[in-house]
Amino acid sequence: MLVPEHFDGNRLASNDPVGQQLEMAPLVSREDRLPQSIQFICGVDVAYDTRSDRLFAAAVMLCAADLSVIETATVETRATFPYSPGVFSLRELPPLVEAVEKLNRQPDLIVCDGQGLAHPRRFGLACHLGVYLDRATIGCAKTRLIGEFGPLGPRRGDYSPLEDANEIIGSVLRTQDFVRPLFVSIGHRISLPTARDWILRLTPRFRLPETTRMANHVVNEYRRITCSGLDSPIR
DNA sequence: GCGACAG
DNA sequence: ATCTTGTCGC
Repeated sequence: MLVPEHFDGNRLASNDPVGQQLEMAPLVSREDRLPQSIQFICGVDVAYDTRSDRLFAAAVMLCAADLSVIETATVETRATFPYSPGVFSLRELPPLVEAVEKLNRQPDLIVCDGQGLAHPRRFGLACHLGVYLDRATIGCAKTRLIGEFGPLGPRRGDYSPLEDANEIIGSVLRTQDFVRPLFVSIGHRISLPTARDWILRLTPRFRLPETTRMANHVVNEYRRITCSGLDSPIR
């Protein structure tokens, strides 16, 4: 499991993923500690190859002002863990870190395709990536992992608190009128209201943030080109 | 034991 | 996540 460089002793006492998540969870900052002026926002996504364990990741940099794509980075690795809810970052974190570090510029904010604090141990993919890179991150998932929520209004901007164990762990946010809501939560160095604001700014027209839409497009295109051919170059 | 379960 | 066939609408 990837441990942040600035972690005390740079090592974890636990050897299992769950124990390590519990150890790193306290490192998450739930306050706004992001740059005064946000210029570059990064979106990340991963795609898989059905016939092998090949895995593809992409990091796409958008200009915060007009949401245009200004840079992309891709990476191919191999899946080393099967998908398992709760320890998802074990699978996608390594390639995502690689992709983000390939970018020429450092993003002011990273939007993840998965949960942040809205996680059994309050340490979803967005928290892990944020703490590891020591960068502001938002968890923005399409479906729920844990937590309960009441009904929310039908219009864009309407939201309802996502709660678990008497704690608000995120927001169920409607990003377009009459469309299924998204599950927004703190990743790192950002408050929940600010996270919601950014997700709304990133969804001027579609349900999903432009960051994830673009990252999704880039990574799928990358996989298509890489895997084109009757037989994969790699078994 | 049974159902839930980010991507 | 990925696959798949068809359908609706701009």
